[in-house]
Amino acid sequence: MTVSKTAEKSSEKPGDAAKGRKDAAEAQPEALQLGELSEQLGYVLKRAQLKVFENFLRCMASLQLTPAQFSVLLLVEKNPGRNQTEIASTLGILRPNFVALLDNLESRDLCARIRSTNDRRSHILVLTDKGKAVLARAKKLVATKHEARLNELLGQANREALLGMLAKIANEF
Amino acid sequence: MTVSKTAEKSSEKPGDAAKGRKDAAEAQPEALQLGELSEQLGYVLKRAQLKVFENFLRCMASLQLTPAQFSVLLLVEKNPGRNQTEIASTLGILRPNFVALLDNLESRDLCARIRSTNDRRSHILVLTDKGKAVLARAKKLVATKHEARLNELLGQANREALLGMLAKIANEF
DNA sequence: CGATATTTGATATGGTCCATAACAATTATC
DNA sequence: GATAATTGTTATGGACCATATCAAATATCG
Repeated sequence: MTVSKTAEKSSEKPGDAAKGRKDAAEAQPEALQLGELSEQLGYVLKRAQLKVFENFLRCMASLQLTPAQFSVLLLVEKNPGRNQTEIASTLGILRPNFVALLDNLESRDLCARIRSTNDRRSHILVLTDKGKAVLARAKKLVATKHEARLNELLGQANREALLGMLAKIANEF
Repeated sequence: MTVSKTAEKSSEKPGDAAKGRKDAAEAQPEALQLGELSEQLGYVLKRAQLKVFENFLRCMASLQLTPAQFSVLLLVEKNPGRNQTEIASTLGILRPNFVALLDNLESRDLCARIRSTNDRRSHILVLTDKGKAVLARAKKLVATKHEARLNELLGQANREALLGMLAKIANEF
């Protein structure tokens, strides 16, 4: 539902913050009414998702990992010995689009493609030592900076309830 | 976090559904372990968002309205007399990208740009009669087919709690 | 066995959405 | 009245998503 990632660069310059205010009984043109929009699940869901991704990227800035890259590393670690098709399809990534993603991770020596001896068509995916180390650091960053922020905002119980409902939507809707 | 919109076209042809099963104590290669991925808010959030948008589009197929277009119509209806910049920025749409979106709605006679007499640079946005009628029908479809499905899945109370938490994330994260 | 179909990774390509720079017309500022 | 700022717009590039197609390898079946 709309909702871009742009920062709202306020046109207020630091010096003259009082310029926008009106003198007396004038119409104040600011602040549109969202109305029913704020009750639309899709709208709120998308805005929340953008904020979460944005924060994720900030937390991962030092490691230069996108959400997609992080999810690939996590899945390869948990499922060693799987090929590209299996990893990609589990994440909902189409095989053609997975190639460039892997090229990137492999060029940074975070994971490797290994020709399978059973089926010489497929590439078995594994994390390199550096990949494992980076993933470990990434997990710590996510836990301490990203998810911790959510617990602080929602509380542990609410955060788990939120996750459960979202999973239900993702799986049963 | 990854997660495309593709259908999981199961490679099982209707006739031979038993082909994937193993005979006895062989390794069953199906079903990867999601592991910590299912605890990552960003991952679940994105998957849920895609499902919700997908369902929204199905519900709106007869009216040919995307989530973004619907949100514009809603906002213009609630805030008549605003210009493009105001409507776009409230929705998080950048002005350049808003032009084509409006061109589309205007070409379908759902909304209209009117040169403001106060400031002849800006275009005041209003819904046409057809636009109001279409929006009314869209609201009904969303309420009866889209949001109703969610209430059925989560229950009224949970759905409201979900919306509240998402709004909190969207605004305070 | 051998012809045909299927699978895997890959390339090419097009679409959509998002973001920035730049421009003409108009208005605000000083 | 000169300069700066704003509005809508165009052009353009990037990121992501989706489909068709291909060569190599494998599976299937006559």
